[in-house]
Order: sequence, then structure tokens, then C-alpha cells
Amino acid sequence: MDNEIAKVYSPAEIELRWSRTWVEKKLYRPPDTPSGPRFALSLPPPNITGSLHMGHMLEHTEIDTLMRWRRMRGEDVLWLPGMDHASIATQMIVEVELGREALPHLEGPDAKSSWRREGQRRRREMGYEQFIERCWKWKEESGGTIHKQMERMGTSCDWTRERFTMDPAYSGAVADVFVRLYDEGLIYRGKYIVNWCPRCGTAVSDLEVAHEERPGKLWHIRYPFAEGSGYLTAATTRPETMLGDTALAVSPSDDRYRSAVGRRVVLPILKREIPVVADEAVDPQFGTGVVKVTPAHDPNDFEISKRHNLPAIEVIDEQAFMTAAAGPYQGLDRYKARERLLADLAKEGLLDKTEDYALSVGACQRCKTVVEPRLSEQWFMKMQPLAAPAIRAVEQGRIRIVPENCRKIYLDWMAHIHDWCISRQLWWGHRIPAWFCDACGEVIVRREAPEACSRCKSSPLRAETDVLDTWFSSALWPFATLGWPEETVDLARFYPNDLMIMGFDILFFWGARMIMMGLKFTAQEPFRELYVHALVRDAERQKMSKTKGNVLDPLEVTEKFGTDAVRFALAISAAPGTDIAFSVTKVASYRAFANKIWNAGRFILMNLMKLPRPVQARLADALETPAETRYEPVAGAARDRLADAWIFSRLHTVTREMDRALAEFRFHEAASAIYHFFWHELCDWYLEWVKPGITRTAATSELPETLPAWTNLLRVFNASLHLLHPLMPFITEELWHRLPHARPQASISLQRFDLVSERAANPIAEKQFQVIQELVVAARNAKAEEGLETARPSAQVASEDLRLLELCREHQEAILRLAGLAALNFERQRMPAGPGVVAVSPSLDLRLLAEKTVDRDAERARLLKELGRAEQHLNSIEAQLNNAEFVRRAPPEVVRGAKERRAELLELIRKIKESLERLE
RNA sequence: GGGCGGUUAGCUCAGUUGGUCAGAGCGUCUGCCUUACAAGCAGAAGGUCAUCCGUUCGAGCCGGAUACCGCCCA
Repeated sequence: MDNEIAKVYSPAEIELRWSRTWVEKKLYRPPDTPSGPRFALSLPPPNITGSLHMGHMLEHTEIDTLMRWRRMRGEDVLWLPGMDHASIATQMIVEVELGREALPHLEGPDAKSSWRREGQRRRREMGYEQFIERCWKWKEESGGTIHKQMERMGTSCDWTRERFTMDPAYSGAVADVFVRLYDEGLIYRGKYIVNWCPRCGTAVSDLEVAHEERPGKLWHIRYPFAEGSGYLTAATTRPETMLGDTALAVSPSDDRYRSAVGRRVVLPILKREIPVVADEAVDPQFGTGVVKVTPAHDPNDFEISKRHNLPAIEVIDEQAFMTAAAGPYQGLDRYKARERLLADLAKEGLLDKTEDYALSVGACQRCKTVVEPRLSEQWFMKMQPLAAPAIRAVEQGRIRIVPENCRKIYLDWMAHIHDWCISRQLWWGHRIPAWFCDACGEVIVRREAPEACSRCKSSPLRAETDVLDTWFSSALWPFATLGWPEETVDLARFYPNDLMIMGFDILFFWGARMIMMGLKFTAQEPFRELYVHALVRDAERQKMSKTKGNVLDPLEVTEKFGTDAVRFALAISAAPGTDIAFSVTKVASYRAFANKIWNAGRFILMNLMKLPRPVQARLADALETPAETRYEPVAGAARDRLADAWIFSRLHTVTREMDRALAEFRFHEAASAIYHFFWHELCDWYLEWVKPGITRTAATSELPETLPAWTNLLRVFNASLHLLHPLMPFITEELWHRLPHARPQASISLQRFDLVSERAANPIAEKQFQVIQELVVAARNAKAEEGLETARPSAQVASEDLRLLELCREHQEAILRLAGLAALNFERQRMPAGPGVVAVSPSLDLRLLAEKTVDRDAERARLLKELGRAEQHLNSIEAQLNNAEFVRRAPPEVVRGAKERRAELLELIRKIKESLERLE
């Protein structure tokens, strides 16, 4: 018998088997004909660039927990999975691959950049079609890996509806949206300063630039006046851009430079004459109060240039090398040019001074290269008209953002939103549906390629080669995945979604934009709730990063400890609004929990299998009772009635707690509740309580006792598995299948599990059981303190409350067994104080009857400590009660509670003092 | 510079509307291989809830200030 159930839970085989089964049987496709309230959620599509990390695992654990929970509550759950093409990231990876193939022998930290450069060259060489083919190949491989990982984690999504952002239908939706926004004037094209990543060779949006404070220098450069003597000194952190200066600017209110406005100065080195202008944008406090104006390489300068009709001269090209306009510095890298230029200025005596200066540097989020503000022609999206309704939707509560502080952050960001640069000079992605007529300059935007220019009829037309920012397409995810713009059945049934879960890092990138696009194109909020989850950090609360080497691979951890343990560790750490300090030891402790569950199951099943077949069959039937009675105890032997009533009452409470917690995304609370219930109530008390009955009936199978005892045990255990299932799907599925079932069932996850019957709530039983628990604990405690752990002494129980004594007498057998005592004597009056007398409660005393000489000093120390604690507590309560205001203004029940506590404490103190006197 | 947050046991963190809320897990210490489980069982120690002021009959919780630490945006 023992051989059939392993002593230690080993998840590997079990998890593989069930994850495969769940997918093969398509268990998680919602029923085609609606059968209950529906609940829809779209998975934030992972990028196809890599494999899932700990953050995904947390996100998927949270989603899966909610989806399984709701499914078990009878809802038609759609969890739609998919993946994102990740334009820039994927292109980067494929380019590096290409480079690696060409230069396989490179090694070291610089290898990757060399591969990338070579890859970019090879990309151009092989051409668009072939490169895109390579990207698709990558997508198949990487996407497959992610898909497998998700299966392995037990993700209960509907794989039959899996989507990819570059599916033909999805791409069609993207083009539709673009055309419509363009036609409405919400998308425009123009020459502006954008964030340009010279390494990626593309423009990126503001959000993709990470600002960082770095130590730098402020160089003061002299610009001599063209006529007359003297000069103006302008301070700059980027002297190389000076070559593109087309003016100097001062504040109009700055008296120091009033006379200089309108004069002309000579640009050092290049000797170009440029004007001095007055502009409000200049801060007189910064540097010398004179700033150089480089319209082609600085967003502020560009604005100034428009106001003063200044030309823009590009001196840095798209790879961050100096252009021909940079004169002698042409062809140099921007930093090399800076060095040379500074040397030349110093030589000419035009470098006034150099100071240390902390400057904010923008780096490409993707490749960490310092971005170059660069004037270029790009496509932009006007955001304010779209943001306004998206702000209202959240302000008015039509979309609820949880936790609350994320709502504030969202609103603040939306209020200060600026236009979005949506074009990327990349190949992999959705090409912008625009065509240019070189003959007349017309720009034609439409879904299908036009034959000829709509204005001058000439052809051929030149197609736009830029692609869209990936987030542009992701913003359509909740509705484009359901078939929009077609009016599909799925769209009608599952849109708007009910919930969206994402990480804080993409709240602006994705969350905000989804809300804007959803409102714009479907006139509905894309989801009703947006839960923002935390970041998974390492044990020291450091961000996990490859460079720090503190990354935990979810698959590795899963291999070692089991998916359920990892999921549970994440869930129980996931308090809203707090990042998670994650560690292997944490997972290990929840593996112990899984093992505990396994062994509880093992105990039950091993004894169950000893029962005669017909009895097992009747128990299987008993488990299939109607839902109303399934979670109530049946009346059995007198000795178990209290424990039965207690555990079912607790089960009822815990179920409600979990329900409430999960509705509010309080995963840590739900997990803690079931953890405590399963381990410290079900296992520590209930199983121990019923153990003799269970093992005895297994041996003798006396039917009148067997059936109720086993029915109750199986009902509670079965219900516990249901409660655990959303958090730990594998072990619960496995154990549940091993329980006796009247009919074959596919999965515990498809079993309806409702709120436990209100009738199970039994506060009286809870109170009574608690008395016995306290008595047992007090006895164990006393045994440990007197060094009698291994002995079985007798004990005396004393109380003036006869019902209390009766309760203890009725459950004498269990008390003796659980506390490790030989016998109980009952005393119908308060026990005289003395060594070894323990106050279990104000009305219940306990004393061990042991042949043990008392260590007087130790006993005195213990009593004094207890006395101190009690007196301190009493003082604070007395102070409260002596305060007339408290008695007058506090609610009566609070005052009553305080009085009761005072009485209890006085009694306790009296006893302790008595004991101390006897010691002397 | 603007916004959001944090400071509770050695560590990681809970503490939902102010009144048994001073808690959990891990770690530490003590005793146990009690036939479901040593990934276990039984017990113990450990905190002036960052500091100060205020509101209140009453503050870990509400308000203000200070110190330190984060994150986001410019």
C-alpha cells in the first residue's frame, strides 16, 4: 500500500502529465454556447524576443489564479493568449543572429555590437523580403518556446484563440486604425526633433528614452561680435553641436545683454555669422544667461528657431557621425569631434572655462546608447484629443485602476501627455500604409496600395518604408484579437474585457494607450478594471537584471521546486502596490507546503484504500451530493461532532475570505488564508483529531461510524483542494483524481465550487473548539517548561464553570492524545494557586500532576515576567477606564470589553502573586 | 524641478473603514525519527510600529513637519 503513494511529493512527472492533458483536451476554451456570466481577459502578449522571466511568471500566476477561481464559480471564462512582434527588439536580435553567422569567431563583450553592425549590413544586403522571412522564422522558434513555457506553468488560457500582433487580420485592423486617425487629422507627418537612437538607426518615442543623471561638464565658449570688439559667452554641455548653431539667444528680460540683441556674432571655427536673438525660453539663471541655438539637434532650440525664422543645420548624422556641415570634423564620431573641437577652441583662446555639471542624459531603453535629438521627418499622433476621454473614463470610475496610487500616476501622466512619434525606421513590423507621389509631393494614406497619385495621376508611387511603433498595434489588443473591425460573435460576447493585468512598467506604454484606442474605436472602455502588479525583485530587493547576474529563471526554479511551489511563493508575496522580494528559500518553504498537502492526501488515501470496495463506492456517492449540503458536516460519532462542526465552520469562513481577497486582487491574503487553514487547522487539528476514528474504521469498517466520519473528512479535504486549486493547480488536480468519484471527471478545474453553505457557519462550535485547543496548548506548554516533553503526566483541570468542565470531559480522549497526557482529573472549583498552575483562560486552570522537582528560580523568573506583562497591560486599561471621556464617548462594547479585560487581568495578577508567595 | 510611494521582529513583508493588531513566513534557540509528512512534530525567544508635533476619550492607522530610502516624469 505504502508503495503506491510516494512519501515525498515529486512534481515533475505530475506537472508534465497534467499540463499536456489540459492543453490536449482544450479544457479552457469557454463553452461555445454561453452557460453563465462571462469573464474576459486578454493576456498581455509576451514579446517573441526571448523566454518568460519571473515577472511573466508572477503575472501569469495572478491571472491564472483569477481565471481558475472564476471558472470554478461557474463563469464562462475567456483568457485569450497571444504574442507581440516587438518590432525593434526582434529586429535587433535577428540582426545579431545574422552577424553571428557571418562572424562566428568573435568573442568577448564587444562581440555583440560587432555582430549587430555586421547584421545590419547583411540585412540591407539580403533585402526586405528575405529579412522579414528570417524574422518570421525567429518568431516560430521563440514563440514556440514561450508557448511551451506557458503550457508548462499550467496556464489555463484558450489556446484555440491564440493571436499574434502580425496575424493578417490583426495587421488589417492596425492599418484601418492608422487610416482613420490620419483621415481625422489625428495622425500627421512632419519634420521635428525626435529621439534618435544611432545604434538602432531609428526614431524612438519619449517613453523609450531612459533619462539618467550623469556627471558631465559645462563648457563656456566665447562667440566674438562680428563688428566691434568683445564677445558673448554661451555655456553648453554638448559643444560639438555648436557647429550647427544658427543663433545665440538671451532672455528678453536680461538687462546684461539688452544691447547685444540684434547684433551678430561669429561662430568660432566655422566663422559663420549668426544673430543674437531674445527669447522667453532662455533661463537667465542658466550658465551665463546666453545660450547657443542649434535647431537641428535640440528640441528647445528647434522651438526657438521657429519663432525667429532661423535655419537648421544638421551636423550629426543618423549614425552619430559628423556631417559635411561640420567642416573639419566631418566623419568623426560625435564624442571624438567634441574632444577635437574643445582642443581647437582652447587653442584659439575661445574656451572661457569648464565646470563640472550633472546633466541628464537620455539613453535608448533598448540598447543603452545615448540618444541623439535629431531633426527628421516622422509620423506623429496627436494625443490630447484621445487623452481627454481616457481621463474621464478613469475619473468617473468606468475603468478602475488598482492599486489606487497607480490611478493617480495614470491621471498625472495623461494630463501632461504629448504627441507620440509612431514611425520607426525599421523593417520588422507593420508598415505604415502611406504612399508618396514624387511627381507632385502628394501623400496618400489608405489601406490598399493606390494605382496612381490621387492628385496628379502619375505613377508609380513610392511606398512608405517606415513601420509603426509596436505599441501602436498593441494598443488595439483587447478588441483586435476578437476580430475587430469585423462585428464578430466573439467581439459581441467578450468585449469589453472585464479585467486587464499588467506590470507597472508598461502602464503608459500600453495601459494608457489601450484605453485611449479602445474608447476611440469601439466607443467602449476596453476593460472595466486594470490591476497593476508589482515587480519581482531579488532577495535583497534589487531589480533582477542580466548584468547584475541576479536573474532567477522561472523554469529552473520550477524544475527544482515544482510549479505549484513557485506560484504559491509568488502569490503569497503579491500584496498590491509592493514589489516582491523573491528568493529560492521562499520557494523552498512553499515546496514544503506542497509536500504537506501531498502527505495529508497520502494519509487519507492510504487509509481510504483499506476500506472495502462497497464502502469506497458509497463515499464516492457521498461526495457527489447536491451543492447545498456538500459543504456541511453529516452527523457522526459523538466524539467527532465538535471537530466536524468547527472545521466546516472554518472552511466556510476561509472560503469567504479567499473570495473577497481575490475579488480585490489581494493574492497574498487569499494564499495566507488557505495556507493557514490547510496546515494549521486541517492538518494540525482536524486530521489529528479524527485520526483514530479514520484508522480504526479503515481496519474494522463498522459502517455506522465509518460513513459519516469518512464523508466529513473527504468533504473537507475535497473542498480544500478546490480552494487551493487556483493557486496550486497541479497537486490539487492529481490528488483530486485519486479521490473516489462516482463518475469519471475531466478536471477539478471544471468542477463547480460555490461559496460554502452559510449553514456551516457555527460560532458556538468555533468557540468551544477553541477552548479545547487552548487547553491542549497550555498542557503542551507546561510539559515543555517542566522538561516533561517525553513523559505522559496526568493533569488536573479546574473551573467553576460546569459547562466548561463538561465540554472538556466529553472530549477527554482527544485532549489526552493531543496534549500527550495520561489522565485528566476534573475539579469543580477554582484551583488554589501554586507552582505549575497555569491559567488556560480566566475561568479555566490547569496543573500537571508530575513528580518533578520545581526549579524555584526558573519558576520565579517566569512568574515575575508574566506578572510584569500583566501589570503593564492592566495599567494601560485602568488609565483608559479612569478617563471619564473614554467611558462617555467610546462605544459601549469597547468599554465593556475593557472592563472585562480588567477583570481578567486582576484575576490573573492575583493568581500569579499567590503562586509567587507559595514559592517563597 | 514635478508626481507617487516607503520606513513595523535578525531577514522579507502583512496590518482593508482609528478601539484584543502588535502579526505571518523565513531564520535563530530548545525538545522530539509520536507508523501522513525531518520538505516533519511540539515549544520558545525577539519589535518604544523612523523621529517630532498635532487631531481624538483613544493613533502603526488620520493631519503637519523632519530625516533617510525608492520609483516615475521633465
